[in-house]
Amino acid sequence: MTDRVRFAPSPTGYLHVGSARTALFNWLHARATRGTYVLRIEDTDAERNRPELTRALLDELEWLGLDWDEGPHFQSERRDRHREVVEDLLDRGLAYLCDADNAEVAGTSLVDGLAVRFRMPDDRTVAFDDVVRGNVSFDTADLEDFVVWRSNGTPMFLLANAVDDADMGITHAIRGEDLLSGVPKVLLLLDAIGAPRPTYAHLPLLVNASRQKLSKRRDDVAMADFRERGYLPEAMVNYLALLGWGPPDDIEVRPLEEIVELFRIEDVNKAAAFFDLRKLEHVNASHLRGLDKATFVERVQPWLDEAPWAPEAFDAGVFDRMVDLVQEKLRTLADVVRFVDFLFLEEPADDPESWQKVMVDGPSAAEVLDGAAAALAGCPWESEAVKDAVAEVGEALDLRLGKAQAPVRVAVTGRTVGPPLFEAMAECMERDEVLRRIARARARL
RNA sequence: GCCCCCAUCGUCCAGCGGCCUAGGACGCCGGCCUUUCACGCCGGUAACACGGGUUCGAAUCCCGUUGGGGGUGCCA
Repeated sequence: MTDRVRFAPSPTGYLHVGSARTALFNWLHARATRGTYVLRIEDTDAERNRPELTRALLDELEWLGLDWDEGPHFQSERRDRHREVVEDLLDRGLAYLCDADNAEVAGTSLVDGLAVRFRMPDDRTVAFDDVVRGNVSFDTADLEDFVVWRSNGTPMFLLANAVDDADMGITHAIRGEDLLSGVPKVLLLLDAIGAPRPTYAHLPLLVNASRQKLSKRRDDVAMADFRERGYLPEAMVNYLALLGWGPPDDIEVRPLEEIVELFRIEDVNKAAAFFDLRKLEHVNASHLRGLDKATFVERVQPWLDEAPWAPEAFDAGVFDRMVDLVQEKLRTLADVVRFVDFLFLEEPADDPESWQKVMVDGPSAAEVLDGAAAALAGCPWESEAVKDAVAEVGEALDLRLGKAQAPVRVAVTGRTVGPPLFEAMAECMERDEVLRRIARARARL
């Protein structure tokens, strides 16, 4: 029999990066073992049983490329089966009715308005072998009776989860460590209904800088936000795979298909992992550079469409001439705008830091601009000539080209950072416009 | 409080009793290249939490301590 795993998110309206990591590891295990990856929506809580919340979840999973083989199954549609199990538990005295004050109420079948609690057996040790954590054991003396059926007639998570895993033939439950302490209750439930226990694998938690579980309130956790900020799905998934797992050959940046070949759930480590945005950026930049030109242009298009310049000001031909120079420097797709905006904006804004660094604190800004204005007015409008012109101005002032081009760059583009300057000016801009910007900057010194 | 889990560079991962004077990556620092730079190349910085065992030998096994985290809902 092949392995059957499942990702069973609660529809909260967005995909949490921690959940995405769980989904990814389940998906990887299924693909690596040629097993089956089942998607199940745990919407037993009435508030979460709304189609749009699930839709948002599925959108992000699809974006990441984590396709499922079966489902999505909806827990809310399995109410009758859950009820049947609870009735059986009640009938066999393994669970009991209880009122709002948690007081036991006599009876062996469901009653409207009353909840049902599972009766915790006395002094038993419940142990299991977790694929990543090894042997874990709990004493039932430390556990309380727990609710399996709400007074409003809906099943509780633990019950639905246990029953569904059993009914769906789930062989491996791969999920976050935050669910570890719930295992003994699920195991007892499974034993009670005579179902086999799945193998558990509890993944280390993803934590923030203060080493606490990533939370919606204080951390950036919505996958959609990363997408909007210009992260590539292949980079996202690559980085996530590196949290709690590492390739045996130490090659970290690589396509998912390769990770599938190398992934083994038993290699996952136990310690919590810090979600490091810096490293994510590095992985993203690497994948970005690896894109072929056509794909890169396609990916970056949405950001160009939303850019601050007037739509008619955009010149695809100009952009095309700059693409290669820009692609290798971006860390996120969103960065593209800052790299080329000066080409399409009437009056690119001056970046205050750049202005301070070069025009105020830097050497001979006024002289450079005056010299450049004169030299560029007469030289051939071609990148080599433009470069030579600026280089000469620098030499006269005893400045290396790197220093000499800085004021010109800030005057023309508004920033110290950007694509190669002389190519951009000569190949993408009119001489008059360049001169106008230099004059404008000179006047503001 | 009680229960459970965890503990190698700042961070992520490697190491599963000798190959470790602990390796790779991100970051950081320095240099090179150079038309800035978020590319590339070279070099550097930096860790086995602590204390006991076990063993000829421990980052690796055991126990304890300390530290951290998770759980403890008629949420999932």
